Amino acid sequence: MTTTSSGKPLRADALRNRAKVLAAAEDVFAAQGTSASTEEVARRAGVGIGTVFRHFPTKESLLEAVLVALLDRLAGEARELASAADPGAAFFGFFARVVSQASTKQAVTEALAEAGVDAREATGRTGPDVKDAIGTLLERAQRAGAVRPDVGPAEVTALLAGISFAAGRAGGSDDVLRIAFDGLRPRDGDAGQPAPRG
Amino acid sequence: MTTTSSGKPLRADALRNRAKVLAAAEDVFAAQGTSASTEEVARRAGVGIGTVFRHFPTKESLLEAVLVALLDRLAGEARELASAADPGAAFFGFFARVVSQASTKQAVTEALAEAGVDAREATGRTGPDVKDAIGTLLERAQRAGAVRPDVGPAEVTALLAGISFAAGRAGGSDDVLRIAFDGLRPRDGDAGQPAPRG
DNA sequence: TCGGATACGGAGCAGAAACTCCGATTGTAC
DNA sequence: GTACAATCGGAGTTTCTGCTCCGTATCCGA
Repeated sequence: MTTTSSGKPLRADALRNRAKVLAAAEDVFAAQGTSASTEEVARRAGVGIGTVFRHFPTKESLLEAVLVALLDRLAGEARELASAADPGAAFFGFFARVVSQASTKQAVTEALAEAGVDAREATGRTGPDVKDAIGTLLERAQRAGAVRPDVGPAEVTALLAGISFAAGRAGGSDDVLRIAFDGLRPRDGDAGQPAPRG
Repeated sequence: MTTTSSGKPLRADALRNRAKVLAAAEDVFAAQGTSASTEEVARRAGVGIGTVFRHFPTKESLLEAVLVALLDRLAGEARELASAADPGAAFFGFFARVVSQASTKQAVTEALAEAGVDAREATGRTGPDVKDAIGTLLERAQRAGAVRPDVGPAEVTALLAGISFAAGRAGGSDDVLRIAFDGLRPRDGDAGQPAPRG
């Protein structure tokens, strides 16, 4: 990503501008959704439109870069939490954090939805990355008895996208989140708090 | 809706064309999402663009008419089920049916999302209508002990929109639906089947 | 049947947004 | 410091889409 297609390293200003564009795009798409114009991104980044299109030859490629960055960050958060003391709290905390982000950042929901469209990823590696990180979080929570054993990363990611969508539109995101959490917990006896048993 | 703004009844061909346009719009928006062009709708309906815009002076108004029709139909289904013998099955059946529709019709999700944006409805009556119908369904299921008592129509509608969104993108909609259902059921003892007790 | 009102069709207009092109500018190797 | 290549900026091009306008066709009451 820091070299041109012909292999040469990018010039210093080019590198700087690329970062500015990416950051601006993230802001703009978060605030206005992915239908925001490329010109708006350029304005926010303080560069010309030509510069935006040189770094990202298509609006779609810009969007993809933003989503990849977002998903990478989420994956990072998930990996950090993977070694937490309380696996159940880690899992549900991550879930809640993502949903709360999504309620102000439209792009998060779209990123998750895109990550959910598995198998055929033009994106390449990042879809799986998040799913892997979530998978680890999920597996540990399941081993600790905090999450029902019969769900996989795919379902959790899809649910995450759905609840994020709901949170972004309707007001009572906390209540919806509570329903989802209860649906994710095991059904018998030791349900209430994430407490390992056995 | 069958008269002009000046109160006179519509001419026969006008009435016919209006119906054709509405049906075509439903098809097109369902298949391609709400960003489909008005011209596409006109083509599908077999009329000129001018005709579309005479009946629906704005694309937004056309879209609204489609969503209203969709929501009205859903509300109707919900009302029919309101007198079913098994309130729990009625509620969950309705939920599942809507989600399954949404997986092929993008417009359903958007309609639900719009219905969720409560209080400030330019749409007027239909938002509340569905919510009322869902509310009845919900209340009966709750009284029968099939659904937890601490959720309201607003949360259910939001959840419905979210799960529909997830179903439309990811593949495993059945699993996600199962999680949502379990989250909606009461947590203690007599949870499993919708069996009234007391 | 006939006349006037109503509705139709689609060319054309206006605005927006993605993308291109090239003269001006800036970074960097020597 | 200089020269050349890489990069920048933004006016301009293209394409698309919502919407208007008006000559033509259709309906319907008398």
